[in-house]
Amino acid sequence: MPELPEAETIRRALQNILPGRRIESVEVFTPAMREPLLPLLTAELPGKCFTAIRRRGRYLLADLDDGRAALMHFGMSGVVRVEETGKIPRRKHEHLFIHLDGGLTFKFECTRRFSIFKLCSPAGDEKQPPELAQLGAEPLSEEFSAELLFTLSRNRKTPVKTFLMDNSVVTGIGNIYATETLYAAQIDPRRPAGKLRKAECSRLAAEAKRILLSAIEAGGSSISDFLHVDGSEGKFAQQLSAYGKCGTPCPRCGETFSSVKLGGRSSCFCPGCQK
DNA sequence: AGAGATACCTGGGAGC
DNA sequence: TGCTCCCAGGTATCTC
Repeated sequence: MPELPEAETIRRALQNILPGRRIESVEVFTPAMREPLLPLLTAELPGKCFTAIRRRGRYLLADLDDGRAALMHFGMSGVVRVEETGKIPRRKHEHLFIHLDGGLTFKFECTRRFSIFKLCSPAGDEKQPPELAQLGAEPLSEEFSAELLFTLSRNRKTPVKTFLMDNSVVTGIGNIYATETLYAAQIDPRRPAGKLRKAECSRLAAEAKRILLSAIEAGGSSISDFLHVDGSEGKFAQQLSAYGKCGTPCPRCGETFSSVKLGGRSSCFCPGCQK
């Protein structure tokens, strides 16, 4: 499922394909998405050229040569494909086709319809799309640091896992990477964020960066398949240490992983070595 | 204002 | 086998 590393993987793949390509036509199959896929797309996109693909958190921005950009979010089941036009019939949950010059079609799929695809204001305009304006630090940037975590967490009673998943603090860390980061940093996900010590914030920031980077590396392995069938299967799933391991023994201390619900999301952790 | 709950959506799995 | 129920996920929006 598309987390930040998958979004980055998709960005890199699209960056190799889309810039310089002209949009010939657009087909919208499912107008009623989380945000409607407006007829605007079919009216406005043809004739435009993609110039660059940027990422902010889990959002991708595909810049167009008229100054606007297509904003994409993959929700939890979004998949993007670029395939030869007309070669493969539309799959059940493909909601949008963008036909490009050179005989390629960009296809946007989302089983659970949590994804977003829409036109937004000019690239580089200070008036960012509202979705991006409130996002917190980019986890792989220098801004995301022990100091930032320590400062923003003071007086917060919310569990540290919920705090890490708060998009206004740091963007792009979902349930999987919050779970893995807390396990690697040996911190109990239930701890109030405000009680974290500086050294613990330091471990959190460092482990989050390390895990995201190695996931991007693993997700990169699916880039080669990107043009063919399905780019959604990165290899990072095989490297997960804690996520989904409830009931199995902890490889670090032997205690059994247990599960707790935090912020409405189930959370797996080791009560033996996460303190 | 902060924190928790809920709605959105679909497919897969469990239980009967 | 077929039905119902629950769960997964990110984000916006609500209620307390």
